Amino acid sequence: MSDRQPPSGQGLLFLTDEQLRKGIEAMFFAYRGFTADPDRILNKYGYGRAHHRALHFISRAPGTTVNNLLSILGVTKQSLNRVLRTLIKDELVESRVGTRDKRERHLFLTDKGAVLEQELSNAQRERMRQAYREAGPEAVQGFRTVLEAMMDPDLQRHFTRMKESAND
Amino acid sequence: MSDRQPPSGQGLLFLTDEQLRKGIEAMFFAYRGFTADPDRILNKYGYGRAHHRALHFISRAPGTTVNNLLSILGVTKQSLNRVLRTLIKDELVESRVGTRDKRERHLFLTDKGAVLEQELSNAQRERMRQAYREAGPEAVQGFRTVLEAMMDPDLQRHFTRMKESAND
DNA sequence: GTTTTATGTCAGTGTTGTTGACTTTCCAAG
DNA sequence: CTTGGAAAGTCAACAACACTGACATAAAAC
Repeated sequence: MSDRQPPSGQGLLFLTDEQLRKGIEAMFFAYRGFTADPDRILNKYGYGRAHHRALHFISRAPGTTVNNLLSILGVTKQSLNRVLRTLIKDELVESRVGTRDKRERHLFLTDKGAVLEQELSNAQRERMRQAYREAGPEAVQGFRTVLEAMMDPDLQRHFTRMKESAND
Repeated sequence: MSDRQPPSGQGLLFLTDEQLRKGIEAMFFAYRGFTADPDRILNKYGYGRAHHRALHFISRAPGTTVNNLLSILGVTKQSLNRVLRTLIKDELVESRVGTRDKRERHLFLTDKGAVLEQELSNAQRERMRQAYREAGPEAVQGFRTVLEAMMDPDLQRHFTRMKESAND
């Protein structure tokens, strides 16, 4: 959009390959920490990360369709279906035929599903809260800004849409 | 951007579950973007993310031992060995018997390995550079701070050690 | 000389992703 | 009303990458 001449003064960014590499490694190690707690919990119940992701986004947008979920998660329907099947079988997720369009399935968490989602969510939020606390408010703002800029444009669209739907 | 809970005073953080959830989702989507470019390149050559990680850390610390690499990557030796075997067979990595301790193997990139590492590294750095540019210098600082706080303590140790080894 | 460490290997298993082919259901346009 | 195509689900096969467990070898450490 705006030109590449960085805003004058302190806006000038001198980015050495070394600094960028630090960012890359920080991202790698942080993501490991980020998923560590939920992974432990999931393991307890015999589920994996894919189940967590499904639970998360169904919890976030109850009644979402399978197709919508597919585009958010960015996997094939076969891959998602395998996960959904077990979640439905285990009565964590309910699949309701659409009223307007009966081909669509709307997905909801059952009470049991909501309990697990909460357990996972609490653990991950606690980690995030701790990190935010250590880093301070300005750092949090910067964190979010950089992450958003790192997303693929269409994923950013998903993210932004959800951001609007629940006032930030 | 509109802060719902104005941070009263200065260091006090009011963190709603919603704000934390945004952070969690941002992390999820950003990581996808973060790995997208290298994944495409790796796919071209028939390698995967595990190969990328090995190449990265061998490039970062030439002569590192297998055991050291294991503790950085946090996988089993069987898992790492499968990756290293193909990299050595394809002459991207060289394994030299240790001089001081002949049980150890020291790992180095060959010229060919360095070329691929560069290709991967350049793509990922370009993404990171772009994100940093869009976000601005203060955001970059915050980004790094939060990520560091999110790591597991022992991973943070690895990260910090590497940070020192090449002055940040 | 026994034990421990570092590395490598074989075999089996599980999760999560992929393609490709096929069916059923159902909306909507001709 | 027929038909084209979208949405959803299923089956089969396969690959990447993680895991466990067992075992082998060489060399350092005690």
